[in-house]
Amino acid sequence: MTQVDKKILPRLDESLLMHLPPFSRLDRRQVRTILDQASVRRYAEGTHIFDEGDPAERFFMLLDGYVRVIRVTATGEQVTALHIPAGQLLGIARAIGRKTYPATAVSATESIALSWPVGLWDTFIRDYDGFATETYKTVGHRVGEMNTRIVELATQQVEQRVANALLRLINQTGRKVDDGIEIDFPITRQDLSELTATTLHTVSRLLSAWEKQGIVESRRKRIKVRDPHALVVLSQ
Amino acid sequence: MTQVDKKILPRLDESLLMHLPPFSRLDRRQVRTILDQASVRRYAEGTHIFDEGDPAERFFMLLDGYVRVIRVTATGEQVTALHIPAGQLLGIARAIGRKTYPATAVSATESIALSWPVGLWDTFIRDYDGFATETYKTVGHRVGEMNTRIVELATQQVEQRVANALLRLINQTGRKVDDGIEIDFPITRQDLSELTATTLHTVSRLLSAWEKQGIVESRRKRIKVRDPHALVVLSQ
DNA sequence: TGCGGAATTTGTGCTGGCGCAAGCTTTGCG
DNA sequence: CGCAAAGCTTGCGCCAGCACAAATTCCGCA
Repeated sequence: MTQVDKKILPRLDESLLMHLPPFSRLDRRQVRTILDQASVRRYAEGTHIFDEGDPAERFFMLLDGYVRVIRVTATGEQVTALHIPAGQLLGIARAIGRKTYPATAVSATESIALSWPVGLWDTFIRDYDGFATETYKTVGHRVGEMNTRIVELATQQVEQRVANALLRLINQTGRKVDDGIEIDFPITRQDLSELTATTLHTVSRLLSAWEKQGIVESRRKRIKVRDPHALVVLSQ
Repeated sequence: MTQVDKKILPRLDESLLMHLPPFSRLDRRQVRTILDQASVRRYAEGTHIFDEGDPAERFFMLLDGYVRVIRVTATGEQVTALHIPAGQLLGIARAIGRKTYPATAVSATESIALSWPVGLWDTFIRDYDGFATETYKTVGHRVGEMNTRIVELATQQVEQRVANALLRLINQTGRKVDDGIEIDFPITRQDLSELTATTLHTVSRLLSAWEKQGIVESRRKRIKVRDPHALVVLSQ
């Protein structure tokens, strides 16, 4: 993040988008047009930005915050598919030829996102150089992540999965602090268990054990990794 | 499948492609051009068509047979990601902005595929009406499948997963026979276990039990489902 | 037609991690 | 400032499914 004032006002500046990959090859005038067509919205923590199965009427660019993408099973269990940090596109069902959203997006922190009606999608793809390429890269990256999750779920023990999940979280959304790296948004044991297909009890036990070994440090909804290398070893 | 002679000769006919979704909106002349640029190849059962990590130099259209998409872990275990039936595109790393193949493709039966150098990809997308749309639909469909697999792995018992896997296989690649639906390619207990993240032993036990109940019938490398509804019940 | 390897079946014991339950801590809010 | 709700920890018992092992059947091939 460059130095953008945290208080984002309805008056949008071009610099908001110009440094983000999907828009970085565009000139100021093009970005202006894009911004003029956008809606901005602030989402309180825990807000459903869209739900699985809803008609995909808009697509989004997350400007600030973190979003959790989840699926809910017939029996009500939740499975977290992935976390999306600020600066990424979101709700791009259209990019994969879908008319409805394939999963639910919930803000993990207070978040701010731009959005456009899906009707503009084809225009963006056609008229804006680099938008298509960057979008498909994002899709590819997420496909890769999903693939990795499948392999992990299929072959690894719970302890390794939790270690891997933590490592991925600090890589993607970690914030360097004095004596370690902290996950940059509130995350509960329950959340971690939904991410690793286990129970909050098991996650709690693992974190307690790791805390005793000095590998992590955690408070309510906050996890700090003090020794990432030890986690790498645990994750094999 | 329409009536296409099983013995496919190097002389390619336009009708091979004209009825397949990615090419169905094209005229005869366009399909001719596409065919003239294609290579055909026959793959014996078990052939690696491409491997994970290889530079994505070509993309493929599977004309006959079935292909298994697998990933191999650091410790040598295999996980099957999905099965691709004839008539679908394959190795379309480029569609998701990747320079290398994200997984390994192995022919599950003797197979025949056309392929083109990846340099033609952009041409296809730009010049051929419907190609882009259909391709992204395919990607979307596969993303949906992967999502489903993640949710299944995360929340279901082994028995339910195996039941679901069988149901999916007969839906996608089933062949109606006199007293049931048979999976149209050779599949071992080991294969099924790699698809459901369990061991071949457990799969064997489950199939034996189901056979006693008259739900399935199986011989070596062949599985026939006699009572799909019973499987649906088992899979919840 | 008989051999050898691959695929499959089946038995037995063990254990990782879940279900259940109870109690503790932190935080937000009236 | 105190209470309720949300989040977290911990103990205990149990069982689904794995590991290990061994026998059996199937199939291609010489």
